[in-house]
Amino acid sequence: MARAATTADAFNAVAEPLRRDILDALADAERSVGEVVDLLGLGQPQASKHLRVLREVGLVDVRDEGRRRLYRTNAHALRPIHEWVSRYEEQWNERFDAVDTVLEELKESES
Amino acid sequence: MARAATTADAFNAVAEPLRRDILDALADAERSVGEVVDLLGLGQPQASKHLRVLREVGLVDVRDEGRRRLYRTNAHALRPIHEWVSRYEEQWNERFDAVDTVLEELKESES
DNA sequence: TTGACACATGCCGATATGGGTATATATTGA
DNA sequence: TCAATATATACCCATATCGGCATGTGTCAA
Repeated sequence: MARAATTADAFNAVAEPLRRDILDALADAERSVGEVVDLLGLGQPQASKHLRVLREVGLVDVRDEGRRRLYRTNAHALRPIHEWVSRYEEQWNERFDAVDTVLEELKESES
Repeated sequence: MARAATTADAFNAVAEPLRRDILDALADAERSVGEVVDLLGLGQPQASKHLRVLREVGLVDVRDEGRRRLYRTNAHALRPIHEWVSRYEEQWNERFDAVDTVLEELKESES
């Protein structure tokens, strides 16, 4: 059998560091491909391809403006990730970190 | 140049659906490899390999008990993901969803 | 219409991936 | 010591991935 498709969902799209950088760059403002290229120092096809993946997963929206194409992050598509990860959140919260701290201090005072 | 290493961080480890399932299975209780195999219906080597990836990224802790090996989810390693995703959280919150709703209704009433 | 720009795609090479089968390694019990 | 059990590894296959180069496609301006 073969490898599982990996560019199919938000989890995979976001697994690539460059794509996270791109999302960060498009989070606050609409930008053209060229701007992304300059901003992150990528090759133009490289940028286009990553943007394609992000688009297919719904992580970015596109808008045509003349011969430029303006991309913008669509955070909604990150929700599934947030929801999945949040289920584990209580395991590292302040409450629990506080316990950790106490344990650390105990360990300290023992030595 | 080559493909980027993908089993190197939590983002990538978690990109594989089966590994999320494994983490979910190990979140509430320590389990042996065999139990994971039975629980998720995996091949034994398959399970061992995914557990290896999770271990290398720190997403699971291991403990030897006789000839069995007990794994358990370590949610702390999910923190980087949570932190990154959370920066986008406000963009899908109720407040904003409310705005979306209004816009939707406007669009509706136009047609 | 033609040329310049902005972007998307096709193709290739090197490599990493996930699954399967077979085998090594370690621990327990007889 | 030897068989059985529990995991981990090695190896192979089919395929997906990322990056780079070359080229297609669409848009503007003269």
